[in-house]
Amino acid sequence: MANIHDVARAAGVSISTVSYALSGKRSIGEETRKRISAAVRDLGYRPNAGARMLAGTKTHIFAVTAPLHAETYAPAHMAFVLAVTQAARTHDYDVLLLTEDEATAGLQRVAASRLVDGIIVLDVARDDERTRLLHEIDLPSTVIGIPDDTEGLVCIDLDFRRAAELSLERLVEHGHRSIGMLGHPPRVYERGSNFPHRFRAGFRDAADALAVRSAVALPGHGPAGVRAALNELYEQLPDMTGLVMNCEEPIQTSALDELADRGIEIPRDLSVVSACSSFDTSRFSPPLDVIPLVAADSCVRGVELLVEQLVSDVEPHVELVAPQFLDRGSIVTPTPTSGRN
Amino acid sequence: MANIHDVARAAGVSISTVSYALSGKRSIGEETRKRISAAVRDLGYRPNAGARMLAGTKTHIFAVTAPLHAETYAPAHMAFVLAVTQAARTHDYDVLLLTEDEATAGLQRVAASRLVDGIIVLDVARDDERTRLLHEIDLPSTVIGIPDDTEGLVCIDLDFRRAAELSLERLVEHGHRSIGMLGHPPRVYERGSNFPHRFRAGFRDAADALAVRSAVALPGHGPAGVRAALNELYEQLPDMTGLVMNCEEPIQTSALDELADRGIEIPRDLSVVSACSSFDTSRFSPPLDVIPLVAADSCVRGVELLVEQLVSDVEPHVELVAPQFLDRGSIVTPTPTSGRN
DNA sequence: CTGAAAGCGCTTACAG
DNA sequence: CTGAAAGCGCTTACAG
Repeated sequence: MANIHDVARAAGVSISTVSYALSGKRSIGEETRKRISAAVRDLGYRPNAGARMLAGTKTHIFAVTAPLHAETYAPAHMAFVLAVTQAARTHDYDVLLLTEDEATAGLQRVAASRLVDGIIVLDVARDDERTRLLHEIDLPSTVIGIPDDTEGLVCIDLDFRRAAELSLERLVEHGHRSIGMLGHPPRVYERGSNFPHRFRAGFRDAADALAVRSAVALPGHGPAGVRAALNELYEQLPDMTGLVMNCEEPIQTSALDELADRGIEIPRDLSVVSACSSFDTSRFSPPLDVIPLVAADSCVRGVELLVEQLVSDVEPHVELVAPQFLDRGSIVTPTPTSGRN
Repeated sequence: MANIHDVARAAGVSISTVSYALSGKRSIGEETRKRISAAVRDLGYRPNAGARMLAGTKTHIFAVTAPLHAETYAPAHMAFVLAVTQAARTHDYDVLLLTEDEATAGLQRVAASRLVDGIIVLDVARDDERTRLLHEIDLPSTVIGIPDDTEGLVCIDLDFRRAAELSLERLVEHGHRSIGMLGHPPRVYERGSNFPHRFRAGFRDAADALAVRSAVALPGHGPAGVRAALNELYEQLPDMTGLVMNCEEPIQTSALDELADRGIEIPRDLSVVSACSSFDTSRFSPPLDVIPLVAADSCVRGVELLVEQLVSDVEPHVELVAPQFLDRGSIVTPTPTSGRN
């Protein structure tokens, strides 16, 4: 494997010139630069990662701490891991994966051994021991998601509260006054995930502010659990004409099946919004209006915020990504016959 | 951050003694070892990762190349990434994640820069450019999954062919002579995933060898696609009394729903096996006999094979993990009324 | 059982 | 615009 001396020899320059030519940290003569490029290409030279870490100030590796536990919804989670990894690559960073079984120990290990330049925290809980550890660790970090206590942290996420509000606004604009919310299974709220709480709180607050009748139901396990939750909504809101779903794909699919079975037609009898969904709702039947949860949005910016911390001070703060509403025709103005269950 | 000199000074020894004490590569006096341990603990010392890579022969990092593309079934895939990461940690290895958009370029990059000591290939296709690249790269590697051409590779995976055979054997032992297989959607076979082909081929060969009537149907999209596939099976095998499902959870769930809708009771009217499933079939109604696909099995051994290559020559070979059959009561002896559709 | 020292392959002041 | 050299923090023969 060629090293920097081989390149320098082949190009007829010193190793420092090779190093500067590759890093671009000082200007190099046109002729010289060409010879170096040619030598690098011919020899297939890549700087040795260990030497680069040791001599330089950067390792060019970020740690991504992701629980990946059984409770997480895999497709959404994988999208975030993927988005972070791809975003990091655009900054010439590789990603080291730290899993739950080693969450805090792993962070301490990679920090103390200077293996990584920064940390991305994924799937943060409302009260998360990893965020506590970040204060003690001498490394920049970005949290994707908003824990309850954000002091001293750089956090970014979709604005779930605003997404709930936006969903309701759209329904209210069309004249809906009785609106239900189908949420995640109860255990999702219990285990302390941050975003379902934020969405639900946003829904309740917006319903109050908009003075609409509202109810929230959380589905139990399987299609039967979804059916029970829909029953609950129609019980509490016999005149329900609008439904906001903030839950994973299998539950939304079950809900649509169940509504169809009951002869409730969307949007004629019920206007529906799929909120903060990381999957494609355009292939549902019918296609649903959606506020998409785009992993890349938060992750690209999150990685950017991490890279910024490497070169300058970034004040701890929370950044919220504005939700976008995609109209697919699943909201209409309710008619006198709407809402019959 | 404390370095090895700080530890040596605190313990009153030379840095080489500290290094040897930590690596265990030569014996250290009882007294000395204690003083060094104490100093390490007091100072919170961790060897600098870059220095360790540069001076030593190992980086203590493995690359995991995982497509993570839209077509992969996320829950199963995530389980494998997690299992590899955890297995690597037991050997004091961290895992660097390489994604599809950079599959071969990433492998070349980490190999040439000596960032990693070895490579784990996940979700290998029958014809995969990554396996071709492995031959050119001067790094040990293990492939989880069996591509068509395994020459020069160390591969490990569940024995999908044997799993298909075992499923049929169980059904045949109970007296079934007309057995259908519900597979993955056609695009899964088309895109070249390795294991669905192996299972289907195993199913066909075993059906021939056991001289049972058999048919294979692949579901289209959604519940309607599953329904059509079941129709196809009952058309080709009007007397079908046994069903082997080798597909992901949503499809199996749909199939069970559809069978229930038709009044086909399991196992009374149809004996069912869920084969090579990475999800829990004990919560299905009814619970299904299953040959589980356990990510940890292949990954623990796969990482072990990679670690072995670091210290000695390992001949290229294919290792197959023997499938286990879990009986949950979804296979019974067919009665004269069984199989009525 | 332990130490002094070379060397891994870079980056980056320092110097011109 | 370019070069000579120190130094990053380890590991590992070499020596005793």
